[in-house]
Amino acid sequence: MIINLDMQSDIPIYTQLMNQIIEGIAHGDLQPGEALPSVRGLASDIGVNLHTVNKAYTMLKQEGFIQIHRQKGVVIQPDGMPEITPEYELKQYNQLKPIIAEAICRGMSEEQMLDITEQIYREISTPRKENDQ
Amino acid sequence: MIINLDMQSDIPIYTQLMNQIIEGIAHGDLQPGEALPSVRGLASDIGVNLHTVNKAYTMLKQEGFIQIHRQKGVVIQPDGMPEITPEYELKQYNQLKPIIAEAICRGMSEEQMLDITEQIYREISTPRKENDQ
Amino acid sequence: MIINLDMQSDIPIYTQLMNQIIEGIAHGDLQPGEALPSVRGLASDIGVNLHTVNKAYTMLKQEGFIQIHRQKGVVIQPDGMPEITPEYELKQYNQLKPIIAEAICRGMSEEQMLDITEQIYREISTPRKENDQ
Amino acid sequence: MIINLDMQSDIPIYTQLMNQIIEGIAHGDLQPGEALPSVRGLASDIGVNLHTVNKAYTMLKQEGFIQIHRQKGVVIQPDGMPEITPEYELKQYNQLKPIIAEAICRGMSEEQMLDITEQIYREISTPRKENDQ
DNA sequence: GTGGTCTAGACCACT
DNA sequence: GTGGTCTAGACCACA
Repeated sequence: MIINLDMQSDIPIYTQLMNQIIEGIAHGDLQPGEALPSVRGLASDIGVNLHTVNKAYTMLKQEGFIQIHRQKGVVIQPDGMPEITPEYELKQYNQLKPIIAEAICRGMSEEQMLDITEQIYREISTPRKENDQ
Repeated sequence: MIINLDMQSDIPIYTQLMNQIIEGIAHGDLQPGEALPSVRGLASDIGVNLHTVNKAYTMLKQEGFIQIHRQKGVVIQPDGMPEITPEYELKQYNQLKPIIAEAICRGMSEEQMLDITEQIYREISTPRKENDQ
Repeated sequence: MIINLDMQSDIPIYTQLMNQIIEGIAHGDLQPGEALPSVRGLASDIGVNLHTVNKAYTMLKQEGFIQIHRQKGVVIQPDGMPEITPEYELKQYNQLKPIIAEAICRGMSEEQMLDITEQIYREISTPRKENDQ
Repeated sequence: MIINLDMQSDIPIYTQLMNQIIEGIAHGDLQPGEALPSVRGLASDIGVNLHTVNKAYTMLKQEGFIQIHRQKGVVIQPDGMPEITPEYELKQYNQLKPIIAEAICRGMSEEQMLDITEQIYREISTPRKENDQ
């Protein structure tokens, strides 16, 4: 699992970390039950502050994507990923709305918009071959 | 044009303002060439500081959605909206990726994802009825 | 003499007006002694406020490019253009410095910089009328 | 790097700041990757409000001359300065045109004009001596 | 009356 | 301690 951070981005590093881990899960790089690096290990690996990694892990735990055990460390949620709740649907709606609105302003057709969405969906969800790693 | 701000949101007010104006344009509430309220007028209307409105207007101007005339005020870009540039496509990709990744994690099917996108696209792009004005 | 104003520019309209008149003189469109439109006439021609034209004329007069007579109206300075004073040289230096500094930052060679300057000089100074200079 | 502001000038302080930083880069005083003072530090050093410095930094960032790292501070763009784009060329043309037009009006010869340009170019681009640091 | 600029001072998010 | 955001209030240039 390769973490790719942009220190110049206006997106907080802990958010970038969360996104990359979620993408790793979606893509199949990170399997349920699989162990994640320790806070200290990951922090030194990617060269960021302990607190930053900790914040990302804590928020992922709150949302149910990972479990944090005192002894065993951090693992991808083995007991099923978070569900599609009404709260989540609302959050997703509010995230998508401004993106789609800008696309419409710029003249993007519904077909183009759906194509891009489909393309990204497939790009993420295509699992790696098992011998990839 | 009704502006609806959430002062408790972690999204900056000026960003919410930008999004609402872009959505207004996409939806047809704000027509190219149409005048927007003055910085001070809008600020007092929605109960925020004039600098906050100013920042939103300035950024919208930089992105090409509006024009700011010397002393004449602010108008929706009459000379054509911003285009779909490679930079925009990249930005949009980076915005959509984490949203779709989370959706996949939560078990949303490609079909569901496309349905939601299509639904939002149509909701926004549906122009207001002509007798609305 | 065609006046071409950009109402969206961040350059004040009176400054644009001044620049265009100075360019007109440099180019030979406006000959020394030649009459300029009245404040009212020009203002209505180009669709700007009386005060704006007045300010441009007043500043051009202060710098010695035009004369304003109560009865005869406005004429291009017939008694010789302003000189190259030390004050002017300093002003010009301060105007050019940031432009050239940015050019250097962007990797423009000295030769390119001089080429552009020469090209603009010739473009402006090419007189329309044969008896010019 | 010495910042020299004219509080009486009609040029906005943030613009003067931008110009001085760009000149510092062009002159080699500020090397790519080099750190700039923090917003608050510079503001108190030069006796202006932090928002004024912030505006200058933000605009320099937008134009690509500097990078603003999350919490690490501000550095001169290490990944290559902005290019000479068509937009930049047009901007430069529009900046130079009125300056050269006035020079022509005042009787400055093409040779003089080019000499001054060359002189400023060399003055700025002359790198500081290597033992300066 | 419009936007542009500047100040002073505050709170927050991030690392 | 860093930049990001917001507020309150002021003065100026422009038209």
